[in-house]
Amino acid sequence: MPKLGMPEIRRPQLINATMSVIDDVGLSGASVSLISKKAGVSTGIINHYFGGKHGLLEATMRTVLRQLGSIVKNKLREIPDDQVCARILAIVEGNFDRQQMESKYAKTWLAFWAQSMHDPVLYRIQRVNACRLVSHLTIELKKIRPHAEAKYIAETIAALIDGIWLRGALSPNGINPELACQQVRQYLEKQLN
Amino acid sequence: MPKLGMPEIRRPQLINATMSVIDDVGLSGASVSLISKKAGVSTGIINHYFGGKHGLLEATMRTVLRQLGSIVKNKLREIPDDQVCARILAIVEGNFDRQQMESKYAKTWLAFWAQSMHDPVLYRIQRVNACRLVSHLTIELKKIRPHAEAKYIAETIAALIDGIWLRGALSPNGINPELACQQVRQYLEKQLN
Amino acid sequence: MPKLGMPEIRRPQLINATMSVIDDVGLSGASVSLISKKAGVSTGIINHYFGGKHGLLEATMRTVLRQLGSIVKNKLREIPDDQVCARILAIVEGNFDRQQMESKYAKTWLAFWAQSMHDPVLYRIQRVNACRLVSHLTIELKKIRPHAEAKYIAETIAALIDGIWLRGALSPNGINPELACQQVRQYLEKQLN
Amino acid sequence: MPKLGMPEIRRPQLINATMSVIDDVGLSGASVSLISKKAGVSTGIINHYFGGKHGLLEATMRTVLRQLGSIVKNKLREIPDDQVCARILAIVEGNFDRQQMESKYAKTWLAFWAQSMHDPVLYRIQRVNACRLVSHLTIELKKIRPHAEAKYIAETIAALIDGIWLRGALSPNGINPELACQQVRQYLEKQLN
DNA sequence: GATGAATGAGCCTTCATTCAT
DNA sequence: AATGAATGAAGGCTCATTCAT
Repeated sequence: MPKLGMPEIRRPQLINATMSVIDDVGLSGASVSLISKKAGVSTGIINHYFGGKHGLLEATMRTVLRQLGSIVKNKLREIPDDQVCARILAIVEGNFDRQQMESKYAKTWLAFWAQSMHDPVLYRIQRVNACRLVSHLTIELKKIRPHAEAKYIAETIAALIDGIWLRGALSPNGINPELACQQVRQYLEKQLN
Repeated sequence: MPKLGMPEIRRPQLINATMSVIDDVGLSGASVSLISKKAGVSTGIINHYFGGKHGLLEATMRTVLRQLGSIVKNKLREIPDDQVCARILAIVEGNFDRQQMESKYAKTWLAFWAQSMHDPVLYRIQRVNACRLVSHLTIELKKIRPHAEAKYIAETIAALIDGIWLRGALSPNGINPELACQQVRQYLEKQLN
Repeated sequence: MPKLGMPEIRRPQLINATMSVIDDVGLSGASVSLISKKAGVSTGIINHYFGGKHGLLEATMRTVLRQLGSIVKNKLREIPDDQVCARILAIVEGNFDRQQMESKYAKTWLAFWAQSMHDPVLYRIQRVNACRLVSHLTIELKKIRPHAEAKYIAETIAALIDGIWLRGALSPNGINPELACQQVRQYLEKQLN
Repeated sequence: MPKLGMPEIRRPQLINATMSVIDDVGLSGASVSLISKKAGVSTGIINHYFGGKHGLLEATMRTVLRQLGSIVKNKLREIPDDQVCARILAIVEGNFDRQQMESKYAKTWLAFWAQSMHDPVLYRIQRVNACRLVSHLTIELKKIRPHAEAKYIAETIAALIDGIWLRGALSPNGINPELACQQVRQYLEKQLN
């Protein structure tokens, strides 16, 4: 009887190893050999489960972004639809969630962002994610502001969030989640008054 | 005597070719062979002038950041010291200057940002630049606000600028400089009132 | 499962190819590409098994010297401890053993000797071997002569052996093992009377 | 008026630089660029004066061997033709002459010896030199011994000399000229009694 | 399902040589 | 006479992928 559910074991194992290796040596240094060593398996396994290195990177990127998405979704679920500000802040907080603050996630996220400029598949995944953040924010803001203004504010908030991430990824101190939320909250409050 | 003044010709020529290639295929695809082909010279010349690929990349990064710095400096020179808001907006505009808006610059800038997480030399160059932006903004803001608040606002503006860059680098439409300036200006005005 | 026991096949195969190529074109001409072609494998395999060209050269040198050592050891085993002269001549004969007389061995040996002046790893291997010859000879000679004289004679014999090798490596006729042994034997006899 | 006698200045200057570089980094590491840097001239000059790197190496080898030859010749000139033993010892002493004992000479000599196995031009130069040593010795020995025996002894002495050189080139202590001469002298005396 | 031996294209770099000045 | 800019072949090495076991 063959082992059941190996895919369910191997795939997360390899995706996690990929993030660790990217954290260690960057996307450019993340070779198949390094990743499989980190995961404790052979190199061939990557082609077996992901059809090649690119498939693994793609899956890793999807995972990073999916996790971010589900954190935001969970936070939103707890807040009634009419508490616009609270919902917006939940989205922001979701983006600075503790799990996301790990260096592993920040570096992987930025590495993929840079890479996606020259890779159609990664580009599409990245676009979906970038648009979703603006979209979530716009939906809330449209409840209290005209469409155009809602979109404008949403895009500014999105830029602020990503900018804090970006600078935090390169700062020796990393990101301070509380401070980050505070920066966005203050912008929002002044904007809505 | 060999041809004189070649260094002054070759170095910018190669740096420019490097940015073009990074724009075309990304930093990870920017091979010495591709760069020298784009510049119309032999591969060996890169080692002759830059001591290797890494030296060329380093020089390219310095060039990108130096140009950004000199644009800002020129803009500031035209504005009296006491016109705080105007000076801040000049810094912002400098960061969204037309030359910088070329895809070539945006992609190179972001590629280096990602790479510098795993390269000590690039890291140092990047840090100097990241700190300089905050420093310029803080100097102005301290004229009208307490130190702590000045720093806080400066960091938020810096994050906003970089966030707009970051998102613009991946957006099919690129960056709209006027809109970008407007976003920052509005934040600033609401913050200072 | 991959093919088993390949290391035991590939490593001697590559070491042998290395000696052949050094015999053909010298150490300076012995490129990875030439060696792998001679062995009938791809270039990558050398890194796989030896971690790089230097590892292969090191292993080759060790092999040459280990074989010499084991020939001498085998010859000595057959002769009782008290037959000093016979044991010394066995050491000498071991050094002019037929297998060692192949051009392949002589050239490899000399090439490594020259190279080891500028390579710490090869230097150490070479020193161990050079000292072992003197040491073997000294052990025997001390049975019948005072320490200082034993060492002196041992060093002279060692120089004579290596000198014959050296000159033979460059002579069109190569080395004549019988004549070589005779030269050393005569020196020894006159010295001990 | 052009500078006169530049060839007479440049050629020894470059040959000397070549020996120094070989001493520093070995023959395999002795690049044209390193040699010209050591000599304080441009790389092109080597092709100008020697027609290429190989011409320079050839000239360097000739110089090393010519100097050795002239030392021996000078020593022999002082000794009457009938003092056979003294003349032989003069040849030996010439080979262990102080100038020759410099690391620079020993390493260059051995490097060329190894290289000459795979280079027809160097081979010929080396052969002439190797034969000349035996020839000089044989001429003297034939005055007091039958031809065959004279040749046999001459070859043994030559092997002993070269063996001491060889082992000295790799010994941390180098060669002790007095001890070296003593080793050969003792062999000779016992052989002639 | 899993291994790791094997491949060979592609990378960066080094180098002897050429040549305009 | 002398320079050093420029070339491009060749070097060793890395790497994603394939495949027999």
